[in-house]
Amino acid sequence: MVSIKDVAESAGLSVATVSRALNGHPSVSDDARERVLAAAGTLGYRPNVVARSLRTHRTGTIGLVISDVLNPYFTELARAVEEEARELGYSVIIGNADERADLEDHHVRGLLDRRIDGLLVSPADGRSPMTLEAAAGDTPVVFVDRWITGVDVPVVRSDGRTAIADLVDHLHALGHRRLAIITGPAATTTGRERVDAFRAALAVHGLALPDEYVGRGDFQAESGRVCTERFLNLAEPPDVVFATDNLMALGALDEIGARGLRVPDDIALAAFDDIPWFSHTDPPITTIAQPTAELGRVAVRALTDLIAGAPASSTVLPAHLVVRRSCGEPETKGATRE
Amino acid sequence: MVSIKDVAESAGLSVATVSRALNGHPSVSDDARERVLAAAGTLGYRPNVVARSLRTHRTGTIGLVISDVLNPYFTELARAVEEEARELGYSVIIGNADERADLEDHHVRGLLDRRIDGLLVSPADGRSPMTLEAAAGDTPVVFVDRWITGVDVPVVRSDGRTAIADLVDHLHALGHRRLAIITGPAATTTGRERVDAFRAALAVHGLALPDEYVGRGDFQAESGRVCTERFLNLAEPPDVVFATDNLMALGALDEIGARGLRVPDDIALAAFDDIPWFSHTDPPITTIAQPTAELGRVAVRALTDLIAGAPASSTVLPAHLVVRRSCGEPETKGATRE
DNA sequence: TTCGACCATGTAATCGTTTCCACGAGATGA
DNA sequence: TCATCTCGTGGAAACGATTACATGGTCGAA
Repeated sequence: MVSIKDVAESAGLSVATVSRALNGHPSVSDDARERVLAAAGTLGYRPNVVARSLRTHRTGTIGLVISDVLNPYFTELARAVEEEARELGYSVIIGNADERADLEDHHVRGLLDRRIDGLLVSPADGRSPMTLEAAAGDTPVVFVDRWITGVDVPVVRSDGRTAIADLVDHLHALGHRRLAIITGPAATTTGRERVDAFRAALAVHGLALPDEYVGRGDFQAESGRVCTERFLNLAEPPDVVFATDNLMALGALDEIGARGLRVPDDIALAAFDDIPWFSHTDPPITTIAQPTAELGRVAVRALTDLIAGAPASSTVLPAHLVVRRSCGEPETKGATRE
Repeated sequence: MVSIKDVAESAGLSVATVSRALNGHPSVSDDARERVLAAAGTLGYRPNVVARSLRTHRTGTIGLVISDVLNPYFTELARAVEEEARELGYSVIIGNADERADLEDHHVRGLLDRRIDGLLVSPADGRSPMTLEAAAGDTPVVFVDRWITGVDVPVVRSDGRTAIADLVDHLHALGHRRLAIITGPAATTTGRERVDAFRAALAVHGLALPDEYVGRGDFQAESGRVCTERFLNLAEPPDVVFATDNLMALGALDEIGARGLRVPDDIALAAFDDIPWFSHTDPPITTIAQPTAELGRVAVRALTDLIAGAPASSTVLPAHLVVRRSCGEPETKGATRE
């Protein structure tokens, strides 16, 4: 590999001057600059960012630890993060935690060892020691989508409470009374928030949320299937299943299909997170959409502010209900279905 | 940040001994090892991999440049790559090219500057100078999924030719005679291969592939929609549209739905790449499935072999047809539909 | 006892940059 | 004319690790 030293030799200048010329430092003569550029060009010189980072203590890189790359919600988030970061001059290294605390730990540790300038993380729960350490350490950290209660780190997320209330209103208007929910792990903030909001919204309509109508999932498709199986085996199965992420909705759909049941006639289905496929499933799925890309962009800006030394604030963006056909025909509103 | 020097001081030993103790070097006394570990523990020492990489010329990292993170096919690939790499002791840095040659260039350059140990890339076409440079340079490179003709780099990919022939047989048996295809960019090898195989398979049945039945897409949903729109506006629209990736199939579905047409009664649809959602679309989509995860794992092993100095060979894995209902009911095989 | 082998440790060079400081040459101002 | 300032440049010290080489001590064999 050709180093700055080779360029210096070839241009007949010192490495200091070469470095300055390459970095656009003002006090370099035109003549020197030209010779450096020419030499660098012919030698095919490329800076060694490893050496540069060691010297400058900056890597120009931010880490992003997401819960699950296979979840379209997170890939959309990741894409937006990378795009915004690139525009601000940063690279992004993505770590996929696969909803496992040990993997989250692994990636956070790896990213810190790599001396990233800042870290964006969607923490599975509070059980990753490295995430806690990172939050307490001096590397800037911003939580996105999920957070850890009691940890003082800016959070960029969306609030689904209003949208969940809208969803429950919608379901109630369609005549549904037995509403079940498949939640994420209780340890995740999004898992808790969604079930709490759901319960609160039910209460407004004088409905209870019995324990057997609460399925404990893990944001993965299989858990959605298992919970749905349990619901359908109940003496009194629910009218509606609300899956709090798109993968668990997929699992629910699998189980419902496997039993030869139809949505929404036999059982209605609603989900959280909107993805393009939800328009084309059979039937199209009513869901709560988050401003995912915006979330990613705002999170990056919060993080780069923090890196620049500015105080970063938390942001909450609203989610909204997207009505499709999986809970019943919207036009038959008011019809009782008991 | 606490460095190895601080640990040395705290343990009352030299940095050399600390380094050896930390790296499990044999000739370190038990006493010294213990003191080092204790000091490192209480100080919260974490190795600076930037410094280590500079010295050792190894980063323990491989780069992966994929064509599109929003495409479930590539996220599955990325996940498998990361998993296999992690097991072999490597980290992965993912670059998303978004099907754009300039972004591919950007990421390849960034990864090389970062001195990754090896590069896995799914080249959009031959128009990224950096990709060509990387292939010619001394950083080990392996192409995955796509490749660049004439460039001597190991390729790990799947061969869809047989599966495409099976698909055409299936379509022919269902009575379809006017078959259209939405291809990827002609510059991509997968784009070319799929249309060539399709044309060859049609020829076996004595069918031609007229130009107006060839839609030039770009592996993105919108292009699938546009091509489908053009097909449907033809005086004699095709019986079947074969979209050569899952996103273009989504776009096709959008357009078909927007016109109020039904699949497969009004027009049949087949796709390339299988994703979980294809079982749940309306109707479930007949597709060609690649052994995606296996592709990723094999690619990583080929690359690490190359890094280790062993000669790496190319691998071709077979794809296979998955019949669902989007081309007509399989049981009504042989029925003519003219 | 003495010599070589071996073991644990330390010293210092090195990786490729950036950047502080010093220096000489012109330019400027008194 | 001389002091001072600016400008372009080079020398050399960092950054934080690894590792070749040197060193001093212990031990077993002759």
